[in-house]
Amino acid sequence: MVDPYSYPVTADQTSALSSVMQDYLKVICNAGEWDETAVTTSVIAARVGVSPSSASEMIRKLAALGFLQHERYGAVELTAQGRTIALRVVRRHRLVETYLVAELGYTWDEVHDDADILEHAISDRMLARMDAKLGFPTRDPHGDPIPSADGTIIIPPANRLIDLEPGSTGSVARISDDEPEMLRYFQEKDLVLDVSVEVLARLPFGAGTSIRVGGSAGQQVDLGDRAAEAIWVSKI
Amino acid sequence: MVDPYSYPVTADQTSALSSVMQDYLKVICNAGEWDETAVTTSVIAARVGVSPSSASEMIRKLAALGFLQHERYGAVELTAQGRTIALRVVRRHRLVETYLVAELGYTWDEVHDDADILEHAISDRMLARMDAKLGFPTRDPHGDPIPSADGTIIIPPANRLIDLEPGSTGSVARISDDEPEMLRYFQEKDLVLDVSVEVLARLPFGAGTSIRVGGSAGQQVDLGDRAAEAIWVSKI
DNA sequence: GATATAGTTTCGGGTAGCCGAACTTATGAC
DNA sequence: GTCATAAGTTCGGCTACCCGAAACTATATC
Repeated sequence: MVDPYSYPVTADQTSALSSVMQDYLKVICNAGEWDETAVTTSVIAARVGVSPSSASEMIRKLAALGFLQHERYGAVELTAQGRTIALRVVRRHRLVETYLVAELGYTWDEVHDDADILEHAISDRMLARMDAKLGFPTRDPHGDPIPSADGTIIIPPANRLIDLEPGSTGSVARISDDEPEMLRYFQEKDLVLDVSVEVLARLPFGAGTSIRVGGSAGQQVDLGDRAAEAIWVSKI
Repeated sequence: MVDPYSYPVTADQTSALSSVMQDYLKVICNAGEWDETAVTTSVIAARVGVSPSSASEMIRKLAALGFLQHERYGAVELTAQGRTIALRVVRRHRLVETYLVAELGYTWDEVHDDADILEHAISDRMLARMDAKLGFPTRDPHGDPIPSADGTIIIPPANRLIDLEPGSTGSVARISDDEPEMLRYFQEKDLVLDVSVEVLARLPFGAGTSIRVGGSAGQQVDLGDRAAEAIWVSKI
């Protein structure tokens, strides 16, 4: 039986990938960006918002096209080619988010869904104009680095707050944008990008982590584990 | 044989129309906006960019859903319901065009294609923010009126330049955005929105129309018929 | 080493939208 | 009135993407 997707990939096809395919690549890229857990079919399915069977099918396509490496029943990894495409989409997404906040008064918890759609709808011209208007930003409102137009990306060294020992200090480098509600909570507690934090204690019985937000006169905040997983603190 | 599209239309469905369907409605609305030529299947097909058979199929669907009136082999007209949807899309399109010109430095010949895609990709929130940032404009860069949020639209009274008698004067109220190249030509000749024009003469042997652009000291421009069809002059 | 189970893949089937070919209809020329 | 032709419609078939059910595999547990 001949696999219908076994034809070779040309440069033309890379730019003609459907937006659905681009979405899969973006998700795979994001899933592996800040930690090293294996990217599996079910993880991808959940993040893209489709059934596992749909994800499996698309993974096979993308692997046959040379964008993914994937042995059956195993984890998925981007090839160099796949990463190139993925970073293009990520760039679009993060520039759009930044633009919406800076130019259209969005709050950081509002941008994600709109950006997910816009990233596929804006032209290269529009992207370039937005980039210039923003002064060529290097990170988005959540601290995620914006890949440059040539596809390089620098991920600032940072640790999840939940992994830090009491006594550690640093500044907030990134806050996961997965849950808008959590972002609103953080905002309330002044937990925003670049604010300095100190881990005071790990609370007993899995009650979370106690931190101080802001300088030495800052307020104390107790974070549940889910929250402490969503915040990255820069290594000093 | 039961027509699969004969089910009734609910308010929910009106907001859940596919973007392709919305595009058809927009095209039908635009085709009938400034003149009264009958809107036929082939006209729609050409403007949407699909084959006549595809257009015919979609027209049948939209008619069955109650958005169009259409007797077989005849012209197409929007129902009130169809017009409501169409004007929503037109509003999006024209606001986007206006935004791209005002905020992202687009020229008026660049905006059309980008707006065609963006009109389906922006959220209501984004539309509202753009509208506010622009100060609630009432017409787009080509002079086309922007329908209000509640769906009212006022088409300023105007005549095609080609229909005016020599000696007539007025100001440019609208310039068709169908052909970007023509727009660039007009720009060169200072033929922009609101500039005053006077029809000097109809040139012999179908050579077009001679006009003066700008006040009494303005420059003389000879326009071919296609160009003189693309310009609307306000009735004074 | 056997086995239960969670995760993955395959399979059959569904929808939206598109096309070209073939067919049908309206209309204008005579 | 007849008839050629242009325009519109129907039909079968295509692709991309999706799903649930069923089959399969890796692995953790015993």
